[in-house]
Amino acid sequence: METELCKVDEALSILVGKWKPIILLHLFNRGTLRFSELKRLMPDITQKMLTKQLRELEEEDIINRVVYPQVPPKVEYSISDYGRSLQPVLDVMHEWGSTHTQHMQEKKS
Amino acid sequence: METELCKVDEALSILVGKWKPIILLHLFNRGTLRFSELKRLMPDITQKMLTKQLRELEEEDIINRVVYPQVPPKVEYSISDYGRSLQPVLDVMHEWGSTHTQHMQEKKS
DNA sequence: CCGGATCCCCGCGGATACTG
DNA sequence: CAGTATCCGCGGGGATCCGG
Repeated sequence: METELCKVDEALSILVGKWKPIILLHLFNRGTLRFSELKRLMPDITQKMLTKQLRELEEEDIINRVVYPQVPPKVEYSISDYGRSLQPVLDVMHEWGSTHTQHMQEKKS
Repeated sequence: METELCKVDEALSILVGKWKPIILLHLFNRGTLRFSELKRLMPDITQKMLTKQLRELEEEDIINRVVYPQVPPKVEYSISDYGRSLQPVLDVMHEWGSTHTQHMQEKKS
């Protein structure tokens, strides 16, 4: 097996998920955010999905989840130190995606 | 809508597909390859899936597909000029994926 | 040699309602 | 406020067989 050297799939396994990139974008931009703040930033996501995507990112050590034991509940999310290593990856993908959008528009004309 | 500026999903839409990264890796490494050669390099993929993934990559202008009208058939695949713009993206993802593999191993210990 | 056509399974993601 | 619990549709991906 030589082709097991393709580690692109490892990166994909972290990033794939309908809302993960946008969640990471918000956390990178704004630092720490509460659950309800994230929800407000993404009106179309359901609570279930937001919870699920956050849990998966937490499981991979990409984000921190801090629960404040109080009433009403308060939970804050932020990019972990390890998660910050994803920054260049997201940057490159975002940049390529932008040019790709252009490429597709030119294709139509 | 400010968050429509997240173009990471555009890149993902091209790369997501169980066999796409590995297919691209082979084509980047070896240049032009026939269908049967790709199949041989990926013993576990079915013909149907190989065909499908290649068609999708072709649809996005990432790869070239050249058919030689002869018997027996001969079809060659290669990275398109536009597809080469993906190189840095794949590089960064591959690199991050490698360190991530390490990260997971340390986690177990 | 290079596919297309069919059938099937499974997990992602959405809708909705309920709780401490 | 920040989640569970349940139900369900859809599409990705595999197995298998057929065709030029």
